[in-house]
Amino acid sequence: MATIYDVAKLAGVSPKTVSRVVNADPAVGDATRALVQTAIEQLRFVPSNAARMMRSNKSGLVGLITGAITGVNAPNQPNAPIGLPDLFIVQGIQQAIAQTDMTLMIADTGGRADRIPHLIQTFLRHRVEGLIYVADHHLRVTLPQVPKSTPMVLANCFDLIGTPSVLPDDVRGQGDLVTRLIAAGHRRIAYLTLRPDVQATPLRTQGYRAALAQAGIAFDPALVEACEMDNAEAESQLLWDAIDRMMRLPMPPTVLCCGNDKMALRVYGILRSRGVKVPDEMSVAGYDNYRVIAEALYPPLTTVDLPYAAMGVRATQRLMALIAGTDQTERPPTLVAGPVYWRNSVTEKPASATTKLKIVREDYL
Amino acid sequence: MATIYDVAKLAGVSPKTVSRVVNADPAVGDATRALVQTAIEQLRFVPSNAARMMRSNKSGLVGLITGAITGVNAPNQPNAPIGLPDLFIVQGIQQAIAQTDMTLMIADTGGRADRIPHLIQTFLRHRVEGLIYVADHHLRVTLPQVPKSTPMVLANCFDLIGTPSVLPDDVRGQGDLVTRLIAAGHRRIAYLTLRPDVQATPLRTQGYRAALAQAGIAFDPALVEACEMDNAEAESQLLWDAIDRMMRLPMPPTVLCCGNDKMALRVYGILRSRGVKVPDEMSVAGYDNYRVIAEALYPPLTTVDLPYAAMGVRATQRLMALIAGTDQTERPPTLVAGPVYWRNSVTEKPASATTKLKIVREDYL
DNA sequence: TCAGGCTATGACATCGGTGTCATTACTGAT
DNA sequence: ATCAGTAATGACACCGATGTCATAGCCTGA
Repeated sequence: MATIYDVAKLAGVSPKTVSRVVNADPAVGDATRALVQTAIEQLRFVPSNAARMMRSNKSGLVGLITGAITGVNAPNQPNAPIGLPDLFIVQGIQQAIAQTDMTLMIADTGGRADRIPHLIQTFLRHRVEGLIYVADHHLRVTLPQVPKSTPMVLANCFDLIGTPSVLPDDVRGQGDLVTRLIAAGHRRIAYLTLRPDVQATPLRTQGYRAALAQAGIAFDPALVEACEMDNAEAESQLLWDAIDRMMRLPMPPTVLCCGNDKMALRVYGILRSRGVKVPDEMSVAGYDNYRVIAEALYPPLTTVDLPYAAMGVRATQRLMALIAGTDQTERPPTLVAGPVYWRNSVTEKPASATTKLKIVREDYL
Repeated sequence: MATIYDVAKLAGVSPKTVSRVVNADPAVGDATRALVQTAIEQLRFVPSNAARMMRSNKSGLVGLITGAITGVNAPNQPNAPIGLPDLFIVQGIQQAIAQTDMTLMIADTGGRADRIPHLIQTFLRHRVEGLIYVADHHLRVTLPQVPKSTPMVLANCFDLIGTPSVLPDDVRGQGDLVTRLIAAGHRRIAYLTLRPDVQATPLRTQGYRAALAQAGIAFDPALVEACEMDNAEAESQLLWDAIDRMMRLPMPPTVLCCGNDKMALRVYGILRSRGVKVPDEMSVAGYDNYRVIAEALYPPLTTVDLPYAAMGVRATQRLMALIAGTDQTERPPTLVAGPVYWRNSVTEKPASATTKLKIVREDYL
């Protein structure tokens, strides 16, 4: 491959002048510039980033560590989480990086966390100017330390040492949904949560309760149950049982909020097998806006968008600010909220709370 | 970041000796080695790849160009091809690269082919030792030329200038399936193909005909129709019509081979709506082994695996051979075949060809 | 006409490693 | 005791850009 010296010789100028042309330095005469351009094209000269980096100490590289690439297997595997959240985040990062003059290096963990130190090491050898770590769900992580000169941003996860992070706003997401449900007339709102030990569960429950409180509706513990299980059948059992119990309550719920869209899919099946019509006799809402499910279900599922791509973009922006030294974000994580997608799985005229109650009264007449 | 000189000074040796330790050169005394190791750890020294590359001219980088990352949106979009084929290929590449000491740089086209030259340029600046281009379906491409010193491999696509490529073995795939169908007793085998202008169609048709010929079964043009359409409804119409016509034949098919699993999914729906039982009254086979469909259908779908990950691995292996200068592969593309997945959508005792024919005869008695 | 200020260009050192070759200090054989 | 041979280490140049500073040529205004 031709070097800047080859070009200089061919054009009859000094290497420095070639460098100026390559870097669009205005202090070059038009004639000289044209001469050099010709030589560059003739020799198919491509400047070496390595050599450039030696002096400038700018690699123009951003390192991304993820399991997203390997993770695409997951949806096919029995009990893997549905969806490709981390891949959507990577997508957002990709787009945001494309707007800059940086190049993205992607390293996949292959699902093995023990390879992370090695990947970071490789990135450091390439003198990446920043690192992004992407997790496949809202998670606490512990990563090997990187030199403070190399800023790092965590996407969809956080650690306890204050590394800048970008997280889904679970509190607000569930809160917005419940607020919207209340606006639609629902008062008995059940919440079938994910496992209590995942980060999202307490946060969303907090949003759920806050929305109720805001509307002056009393919190009823009978309407909240954790229903997620690793085993698909066990989860269905659990759901069946929980729904059964809730529907026998003196004042049954008019809407079932589910921990995610996949759970909502199961709930549809359970309700159908019990002859309960969605949404007329029972409304259902999900979480994630996993479109393959949410849009394919009948009726289409009301759900909360988990703004993965936006998180990727925000993570990238924050990293760029850190690199530029202009990060004015405070210590706490950047929270990214997604909109509620209102579809037909929730009725705007919940019957039970009024009608059914009326019927019960009529029975007593 | 500490340099090799810092380490040398701290350890009281020459930079060259540090270099030897870092590169595991055996010609270093044990005491010296330990001394240097300590200094390295103390200073958290990480060698600069850029500097190393200046002398050795080995970047240790492989560039990958794909639309796979951005492409994950596709399945959600109205008429996009289902599945994430290119992502599975990237996965295979990822795994194969991890076995080497190379680092993978991934650049996503964002679906815009016009950005490819720029991406290649960026890779060349980083002096990648090889390039892989991944297409999302079996395709002919025209890429900007790269210097012959940088080998390139095409995965899932090919060009007309003989760039090494790795392709699915469509002839053999469809051939193996049909051979297996024949072994199961089927004689009237229909083939509902993809659009005639996609690369796979003529190749698979060739495999289909070869398998029939091998078994001494005459080719019946009435049993082959192209049924793929961009528009989902139009495709269903076309399928309905083609199936209707074939089932009215004097000797109707006992099995419908579909261009892909998604088409098979539609065919299931059509057969069900006509009251035809799968597989007892009509067997169905697909192509792709898109597991989300093939395993979720009832009955599970017999189909041909499209070995994306394997293609990625093979592409990587071939690239490595080219880089090492040990590529002994001939000019033609590397073909990768996937196995037939035999599931319950195909009966081993096709009724019609024998029974139904018998009934017809009885009618005449 | 000449100082002062530009503009265009080049000389040179430098970034952080490594290849090449030289040097030193042993070891063991003669 | 001498010398060849080997092991351990270092000196030095070099890879290909670019930052810094110098310089030559030219314009402008007093």
